[in-house]
Amino acid sequence: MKPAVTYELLHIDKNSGARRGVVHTPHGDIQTPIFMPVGTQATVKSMTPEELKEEVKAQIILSNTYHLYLRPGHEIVKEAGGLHNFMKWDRPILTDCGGFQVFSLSDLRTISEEGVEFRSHLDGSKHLFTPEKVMEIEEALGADIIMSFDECCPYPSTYEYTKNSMERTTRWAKRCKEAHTTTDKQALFGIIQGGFYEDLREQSAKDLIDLDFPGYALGGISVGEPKEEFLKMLYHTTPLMPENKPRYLMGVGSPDYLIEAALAGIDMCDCVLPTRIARNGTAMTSHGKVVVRNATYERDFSPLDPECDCYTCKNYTRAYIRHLVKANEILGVRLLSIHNLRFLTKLMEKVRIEIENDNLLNFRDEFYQKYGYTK
RNA sequence: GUGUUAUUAGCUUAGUUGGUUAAAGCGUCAGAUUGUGGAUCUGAAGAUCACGGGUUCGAGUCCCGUAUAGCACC
Repeated sequence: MKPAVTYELLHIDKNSGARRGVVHTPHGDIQTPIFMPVGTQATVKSMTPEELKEEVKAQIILSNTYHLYLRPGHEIVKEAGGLHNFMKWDRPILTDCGGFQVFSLSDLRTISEEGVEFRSHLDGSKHLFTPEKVMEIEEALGADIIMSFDECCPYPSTYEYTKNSMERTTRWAKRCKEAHTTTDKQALFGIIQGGFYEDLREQSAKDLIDLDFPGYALGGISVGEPKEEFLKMLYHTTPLMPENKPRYLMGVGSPDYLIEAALAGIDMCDCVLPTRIARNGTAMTSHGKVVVRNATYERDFSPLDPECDCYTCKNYTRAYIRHLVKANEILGVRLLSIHNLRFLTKLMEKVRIEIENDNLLNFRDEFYQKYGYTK
C-alpha cells in the first residue's frame, strides 16, 4: 500500500547536499525545504489560520501530543472531527509525540522500558505514556504526519546513557510502528537519536531504516550544544537518512541553522523561536536580530525589515511596535509573530530558489555577511 | 487659626526596643530564548531617607523648628 506521505525529489544542488522537493500529504503538498510554525496547543500563538495562510504563507504547522492529551484531551479533539476541523486548519499538520516534553519535564518523569510515567504540569495527576498510548493519541488527533515516541537526551549526556536511551527509542519506534493502524491517512516518522556520538547516530539510523518508516527525523540536536557540535552532528547524520523519504530536523529555527540544515540535505524544520521571541519583543530581520523593545527604536519610524513583504512591515513602524510591546498590548505580539514567521517562510522560499540555481552555498555566505554572523 | 497624621528610588510601599553597605513590587535600561510548562526568565542602573538644627559612640528610626500634603475641629 502507498504510504500516506511520500517524497518527490525535484533537484539536488550541484554544490552542496541541499535538495529541492515536494512532500505529498493527505492535506496537500509541501514544497521543501520548509520551515514549519509551531502551534503546540492547537494554535500558533496569537495567529488565526487565515493569517497563517495569507500573511505568513505557512504550508504546514505542528501541534503537540502531550499538551493536547492533557488539555482538552485527545478524545474531545477526535469528537470535534480531528485536529484539522477542531482548529479550522485544512492544510497539513504534524504532531510531535511528547518525547521532548518528557525531556523538558525531566524532574517529573520516570522512564522504564514500558514507557514514561510523568505528572501533569497542570494538576499534578499521574500519567503513563507508552508507544502504544502515544499512537492512540496521535491517531485521535489525526495529523498527516505523526512522530514515534522517543527520548530526547539532554546535552551533555554520557556515551552509556545515550546508547541505552537510543536503543530504547529504537525499540519504542518498533512498537509505535506495530501499534499504528491508520497508515493510509497518517504517516509515522521515526526519530534518529544517538546524542553527540557519531557511531550511535549511525546505529540509530540503520536500525530505524530497517523498520522502513515513510519519513525520518533527526532529533536530539539543537538542545543547547555549541554550534560547531550541532553542525558536526547535522552533517554527519543527514546523509545517513534515506534519499527517497522526507528528512525532518526537529527544533531548529534560527536563520543560520535553517540554511545549514538545507545545505546538509534536510527538508523540514520546526521551531518555537520566531513566535517565542516575538512574544518578548524581538524581530528577525535580514540585517540581524532587532530587539524592538529597546529604547533605540523609540523614534524609529521605519518598518521592522525594509526588505520584508509581510503585513506588519507594510503597515507599521518599529516605534509603534515598540510602543505596543512596552504597553503589553496583544497586537504587538501578533504583529511580531506575523513578521517573524513570514521572515522564515520567505527565507525558505529563497532557499528553494537558490537550490534550483545550485547557488545555496553562495547564498549562505551572503546571508551570513548581511545578517552579521561570522560563520 | 488650632490639633493631628504623614513625607524613604520615577511611582506605591517595607524598614523591629536607635546598630554592618536602607529592602521590595511596578516602571526604566539591557541580556537570554531553537521537536513552547515562556505576554517568561536573568541582570543592571536608580535614594543627601522633605529641609534645617539637636540628642547619641551611632539617627530613616528619638527631640525641636520649617515646608508641603491629608484629615478633624474652630
